[in-house]
Amino acid sequence: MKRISQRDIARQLGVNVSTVSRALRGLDGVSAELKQQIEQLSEQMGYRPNPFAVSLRYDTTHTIGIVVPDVSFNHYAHIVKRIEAEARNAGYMCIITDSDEKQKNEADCLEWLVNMHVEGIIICPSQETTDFSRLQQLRKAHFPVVLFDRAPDVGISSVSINDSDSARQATNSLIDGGARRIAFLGGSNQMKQTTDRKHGYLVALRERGIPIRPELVKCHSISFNSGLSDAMELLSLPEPPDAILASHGLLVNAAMHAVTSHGLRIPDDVSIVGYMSDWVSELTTPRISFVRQNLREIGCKTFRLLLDQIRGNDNVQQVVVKARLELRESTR
Amino acid sequence: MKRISQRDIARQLGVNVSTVSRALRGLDGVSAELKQQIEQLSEQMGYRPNPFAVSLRYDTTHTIGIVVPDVSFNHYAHIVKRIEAEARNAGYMCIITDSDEKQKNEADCLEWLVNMHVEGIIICPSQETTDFSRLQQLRKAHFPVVLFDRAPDVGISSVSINDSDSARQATNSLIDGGARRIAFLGGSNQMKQTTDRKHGYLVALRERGIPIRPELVKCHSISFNSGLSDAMELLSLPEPPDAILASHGLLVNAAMHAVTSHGLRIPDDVSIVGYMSDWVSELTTPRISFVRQNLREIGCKTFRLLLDQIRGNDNVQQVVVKARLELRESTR
DNA sequence: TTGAAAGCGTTACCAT
DNA sequence: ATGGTAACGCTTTCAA
Repeated sequence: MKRISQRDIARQLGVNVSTVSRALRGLDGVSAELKQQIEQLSEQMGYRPNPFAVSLRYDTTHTIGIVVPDVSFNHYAHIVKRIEAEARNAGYMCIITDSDEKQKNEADCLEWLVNMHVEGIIICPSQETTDFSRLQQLRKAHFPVVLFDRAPDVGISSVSINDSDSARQATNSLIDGGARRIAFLGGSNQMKQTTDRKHGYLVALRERGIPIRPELVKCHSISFNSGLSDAMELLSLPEPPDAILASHGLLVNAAMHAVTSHGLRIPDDVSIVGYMSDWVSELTTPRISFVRQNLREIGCKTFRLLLDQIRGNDNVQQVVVKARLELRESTR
Repeated sequence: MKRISQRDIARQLGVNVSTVSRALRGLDGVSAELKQQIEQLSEQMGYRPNPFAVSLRYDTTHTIGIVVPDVSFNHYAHIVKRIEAEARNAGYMCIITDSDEKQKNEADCLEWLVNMHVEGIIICPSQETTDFSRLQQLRKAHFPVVLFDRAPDVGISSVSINDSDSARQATNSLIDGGARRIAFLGGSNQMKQTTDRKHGYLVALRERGIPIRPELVKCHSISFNSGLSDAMELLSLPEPPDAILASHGLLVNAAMHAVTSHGLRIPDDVSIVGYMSDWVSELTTPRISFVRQNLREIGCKTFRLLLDQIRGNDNVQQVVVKARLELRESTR
């Protein structure tokens, strides 16, 4: 797998590498005739510029790094796909890494990407992450970083949805359907996303004069098993909930599973609404009412924000993509 | 974002770069004292080796490329996640690209990866792809390439499942459940995966003495819409099928949708079985009987095969990961 | 119009 | 034990 370099072409033609370099990039200072010869031979020999040599020369890699908590989770897979498409369109390559929701992995990914001299990093922090100092340090050194999906207030540009408001809408719709004992199933309280969504939930309860019951709020970890045990506990309470708001796709699945395995019906006994992918909602019976997030838009805006920073705009911007409730059959 | 090089360290300490280089890599030829000084200063200044310089020097990048038809599709997302984990474990970085099931995109991805000097490529061809000459050409030049999931016979190592046999099992189970007019819903006939699965289906019918009805076989394209219109046509036949075998997750979804929108029940009127993710099957009502594929194993073995090639083993190996039918409630 | 040489950051080899 | 230098592939600047 011998690679052809400009030198090979130059040798073949008995000219200097610098001449070849100029010819191949269409700079002037090369006779039309020689230029043509060089182009033809380059084509014929299958010359490809060595991007590492170019990067070394310019200290520019045309590569960005992405860190997600779980590429195999739909939500992220769709966003990543969109980012990748946008990036490619802008001439950037993506290096995608997966933290598996672990803070330590995330730190490793981050260092790896920085070492790889990516020109910027797009990251959705793991659910364990509480320390953002490395990201802040990078930003301080004008290294481009954009957060998405989970966006704590750490002075870094981000793209997220209207977490609080969408949760408020969802809760209101449960109340409208007659629910009075509404449970909230969320991830860790360290995550601003969790507290924001919970905030919206609490606001709705307060606005509608529904008493807040601490035992109906379960915020532990984002995983099917954790969600399942929490949901099981909820349904085993002396006064079980008549509705559940779940703040993550896995928790929605867990809630459904718990409800049906308790022999209860959705929505007759327990309504369910949650944050999940549209097409997954389409598959369930009954279809779950959900907060629809525009993943294309999130991916697109996230990349745009990063590109902006790469091009020198250092302003911190918090972009909010509006998500809205879509009612299906899992609520009354 | 000034990057620290060995030269900076050398200057600071009044020594030569080559000494710094040796010290940092723990080679001998450096006094313990100086070594210690260099390490400390390097740490303090935040030195990171420039991978592009290293790559340029060695023509080795410790990077592999992955091309998938659709990262946002579960099946691929899970395999990619596994490949990424294996690769990281072996010190390799992944560049993941998405062909969006388009042959042209795929060719672009491929060239991009080759230009990036990845050390090997893992690829699942798009459903449009019929021309494998570029891959064969790369292999002839001893460039490592491994196919997965869709593995045509083109003399390139691959990892796939027992397509024909699993389809045979699935068909047999439908017959066991009393189905006699079994439809096959597949992707394009250009894909060996399609023809293999169809072959298994036909074998089962023949073995059990069930007449083969050409009008019950629909092999067009892998997409929800195409599957939906095919399934609709099937159900509108004078003698509609009493069972459907779908060869892709999207086609399973399409089949379900078509059946319910025809006011028919699963499995009472039409049984459904297909190739899909376990957890998606878990969500549907009734849960769809499916061919379980071990995605972790597929990812893992695929990377191993590539690593083998990178290390110089040029033998063509066709690895088959056994998939087996799991019965749920969508079949009788 | 073309050539020669320096430089990007690193490593390897040969001197000292 | 340490220094000097060439080389990887490419671009740029200056000289011819």
